[in-house]
Amino acid sequence: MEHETNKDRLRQTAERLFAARGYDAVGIREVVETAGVTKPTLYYHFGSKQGLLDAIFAGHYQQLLAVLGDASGYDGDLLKTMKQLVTAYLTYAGAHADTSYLQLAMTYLPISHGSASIITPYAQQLQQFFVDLFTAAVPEHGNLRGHEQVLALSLLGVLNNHVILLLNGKVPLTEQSVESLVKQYMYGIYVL
Amino acid sequence: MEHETNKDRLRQTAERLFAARGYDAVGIREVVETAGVTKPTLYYHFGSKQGLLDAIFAGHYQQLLAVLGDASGYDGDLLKTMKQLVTAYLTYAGAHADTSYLQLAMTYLPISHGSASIITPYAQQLQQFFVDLFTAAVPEHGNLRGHEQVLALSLLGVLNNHVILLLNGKVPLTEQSVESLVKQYMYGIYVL
DNA sequence: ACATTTATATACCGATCGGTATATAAGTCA
DNA sequence: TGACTTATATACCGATCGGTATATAAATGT
Repeated sequence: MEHETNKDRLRQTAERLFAARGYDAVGIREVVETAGVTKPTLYYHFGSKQGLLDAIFAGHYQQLLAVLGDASGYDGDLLKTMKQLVTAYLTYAGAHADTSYLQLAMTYLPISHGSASIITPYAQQLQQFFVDLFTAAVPEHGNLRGHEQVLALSLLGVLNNHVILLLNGKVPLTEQSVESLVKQYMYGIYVL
Repeated sequence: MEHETNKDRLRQTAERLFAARGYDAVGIREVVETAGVTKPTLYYHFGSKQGLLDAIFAGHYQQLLAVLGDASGYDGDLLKTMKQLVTAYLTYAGAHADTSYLQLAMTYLPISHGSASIITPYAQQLQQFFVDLFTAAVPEHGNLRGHEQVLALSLLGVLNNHVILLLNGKVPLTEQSVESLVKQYMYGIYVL
């Protein structure tokens, strides 16, 4: 197993503490003490507290966007591709609870909040997967034309809500629950 | 016009600052200076920084739950009542951006977060309006039986997503957009 | 008019914040 | 082996944190 560097351990420690208690509520002193190093080490690797958060999100989104890229091939079956994307998204969140909590925390901030701008480019790339999905589906589903952005935003909203319920242990992550979620989104509440 | 007390002005100032930058990132010094009083005044009225946040949420939810109470009478028409509740919820959020931002920020926190427990009782009362709606609809819509909790959570998730888009200026609040949102939730994406 | 209660201010507290100056250790390269 | 680069630690910085001790002002009640 690869030897864990101080840099890696600092980032993972910060992810855990920031997720559990919020970025502003956790001090640099607590992060370095928990990681077992000192402040100059953190500042050497990340430059600042803000730089540490930037690195956390860069890593999180790089992986998440790669996973969604793998799951996004559309072949004419909207339900199937949507299930693939949704499964990939929820599975990733379940396996990366700390950074997913942070992602949600940032997603539900006012635009004016200093930290919200950190994830704006990532959030746009994330949204684009779902926009592309609906855009690709327009030939078979003409009524979706012109609604791609709104649909992408609303589906992401549904997924993010599911993520917080999942991470807080209020719903399970099963093939069946994904199926229900996707079908309800596509066909409404009467398919239950 | 009623004379504004220092207590009122402190609470409103804190709502604005906490919403814009986050509870932990705003200090008591900034709140009292912006409000034009001194710390002992704040501590006299609210007891602590935490007590100030408690008072903010108590006020916010008291009004919100009252508004939802007024909008919740079910008369057999699920679409109609859902539209009433959704309109009340979104209209209230639009008119109370600051405390609604705070509500969202608290809603998307891990259960372990110290501040998340502040709104747990309120969140349960809020959810209950939607649980009651779906419960009341079961006689006409038998397939909803047994799904009331999950439906309530998912509808609230859809609404909260809409709230953040609304507050961040990404979608308008119109009768038509509410109609689309509710119909899509009930009947799926093909009603668009 | 005085006592009591409510509400406010000044000055201060110990603790912690994000970050840096300086020094040293460890690893790499020629 | 020495020079250079990378990575770490100790000690410290000015600023701010949440909160309080003490005093005074304003409002209310008798």
